[in-house]
Amino acid sequence: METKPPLAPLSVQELLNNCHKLAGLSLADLAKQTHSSLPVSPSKGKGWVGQQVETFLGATAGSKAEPDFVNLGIELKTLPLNAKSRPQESTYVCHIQLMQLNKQRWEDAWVNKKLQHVLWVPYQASKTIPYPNRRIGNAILWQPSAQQAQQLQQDWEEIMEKLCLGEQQELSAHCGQYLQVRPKAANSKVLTNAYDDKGNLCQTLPLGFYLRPDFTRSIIEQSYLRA
DNA sequence: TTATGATCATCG
DNA sequence: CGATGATCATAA
Repeated sequence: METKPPLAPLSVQELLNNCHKLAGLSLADLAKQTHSSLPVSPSKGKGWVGQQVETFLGATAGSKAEPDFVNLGIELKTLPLNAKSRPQESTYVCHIQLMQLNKQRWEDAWVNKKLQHVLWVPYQASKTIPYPNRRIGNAILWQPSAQQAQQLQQDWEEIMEKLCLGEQQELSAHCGQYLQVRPKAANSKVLTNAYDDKGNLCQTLPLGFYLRPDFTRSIIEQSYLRA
């Protein structure tokens, strides 16, 4: 973690300047800028936009369990918007460590830390727009309001209670108003270690935290009011 | 294998 | 037509 990419922004201002260069680019433009090529098909390129934006902005590539801009403490998320400029999908936050979820407090929960400071990069994801023509929007540097933080913590407490009781089988995506739990795996047959309701070691489907579209929608609407 | 980046595909 | 559960790609 000692080595930083040469393009990594040294300040928030530099990061925002780079975001400004990004705004308005089509996905075809983005591919050219990052010297990559567009996915052969949208279904084969699910994480492509996020990856290319990371590259463009000089984020740390790869799957490290730390912020994308580690020196700035900022997490990067691209946000697909539909024709109504509303989030089209939920937003993945992080993997859930089922083996060590006891004794965790909200203050030092991984999901909380990730959401402390997020750079949202919205872009057009409506299927009515040809994939190469979809454009990147203006980035939003966001920190949760007291109310948002409280709502997230509430959901988290509810979810963690069930997880700690070994009730991950009963835990569906219906739980939580803004923060939810969903499968996070290559497919439904993938298994990872966990504890069952009796505290015995068992195997279960890996899970991750996601933000519901309603929550991210409030973030971009909040930014409209500021602008 | 586990983490990251997410969207797809189906169903109510 | 939105949400849930399933799935695709890549890095280390």
